[in-house]
Amino acid sequence: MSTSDRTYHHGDLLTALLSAAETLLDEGGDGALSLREVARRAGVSPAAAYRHVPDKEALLAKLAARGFAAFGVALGQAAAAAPGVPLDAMGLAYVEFALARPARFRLMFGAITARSKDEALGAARREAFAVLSGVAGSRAASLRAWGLVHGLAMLLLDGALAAEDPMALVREVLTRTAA
Amino acid sequence: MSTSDRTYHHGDLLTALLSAAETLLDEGGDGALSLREVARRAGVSPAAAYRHVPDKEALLAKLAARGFAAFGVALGQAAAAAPGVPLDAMGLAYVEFALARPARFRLMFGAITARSKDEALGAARREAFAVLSGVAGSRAASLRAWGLVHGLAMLLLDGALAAEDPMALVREVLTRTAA
DNA sequence: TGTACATCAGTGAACGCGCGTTCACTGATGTAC
DNA sequence: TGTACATCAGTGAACGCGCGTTCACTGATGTAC
Repeated sequence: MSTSDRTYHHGDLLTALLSAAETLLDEGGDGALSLREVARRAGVSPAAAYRHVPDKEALLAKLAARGFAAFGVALGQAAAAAPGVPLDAMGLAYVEFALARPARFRLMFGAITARSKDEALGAARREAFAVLSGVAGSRAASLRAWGLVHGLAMLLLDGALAAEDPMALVREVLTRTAA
Repeated sequence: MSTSDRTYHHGDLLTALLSAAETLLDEGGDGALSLREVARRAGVSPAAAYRHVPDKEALLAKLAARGFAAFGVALGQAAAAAPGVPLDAMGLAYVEFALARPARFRLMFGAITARSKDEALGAARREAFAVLSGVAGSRAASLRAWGLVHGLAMLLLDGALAAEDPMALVREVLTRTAA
């Protein structure tokens, strides 16, 4: 291990912190993510993070922005792969994303995101939603689709709706819904 | 102030704690509810709570059970008041409850509830859901209604779906949905 | 090519905080005689 | 009716914890000459 292993060269501790945070989230962070744990995971002292981000909320906002970027891509891909029924395909992808990355999904739709002034986050969020509403007909239709799919995702995530095979349940509910 | 003001007679500190907690939640508890704050609010030392409840999670479970009881009543009343379109009426009541008591609603559908072994909570929860699914036709139809309404509630609660008049938006989305 | 120097990313110790929970205690209540 | 006593709900001080954040510092990097 050379000395350079401890620093991130010209490169970005920020990126490393965000990756560490995502790993932590995806490992099933039961509670809230802590700055200290993220730093620990990135192999760096807690104070190091403050070179790259003014406070914890800003880090979470960047994390949410990354989440929405990935989310938008996933939705777009799903729609492209099923040209006949893009709405249903995106609905499935929506819930799939939520179930595969619960903590990330929760963060994306949580209070920090709503509160944040981070412009990149706002843009990523709008873009993901644009992908979503692009395939629905009216505003009401797109809200109906969004609401349904978000609700199913949340109920499954929170354990309020128990299902042996959650995605099968979602498929059953969604395919009867076609616009 | 007599001495008896400081105790709850034969009566229940538990009830007082739960009421205090509900007030706290409804005041817009941004973060998580703390046992200490609940006790403070009830005018009692933090340790007093442990005479009535084994730990904080148990208190939250009791709180969630109360929430589901009130929720079930609200849904039932809404359905009874609009015999022609019970599903739509209950949907409106569902979102209305969520928006009126965000923190309570979140607690009810949160991790503690899912994890809890509290039998009263389980029963209250099942009962509320029974009211809900009683008016829908098939299982798929009831899941569709539940998912939609829960999703709209969550999106509005989390600020992901911004609306000047949230209930008007919900009404618009729901009334086109009739079974 | 070699040396002096400024920059600045990361360190590690410390801060104050509020939390959940435990513990030995106290003092009012209600019962037994 | 009056006294002795057991019960037990609530006290207040203390515990250890991990947190977000600050601060004076260090030491490697890259530039100017």
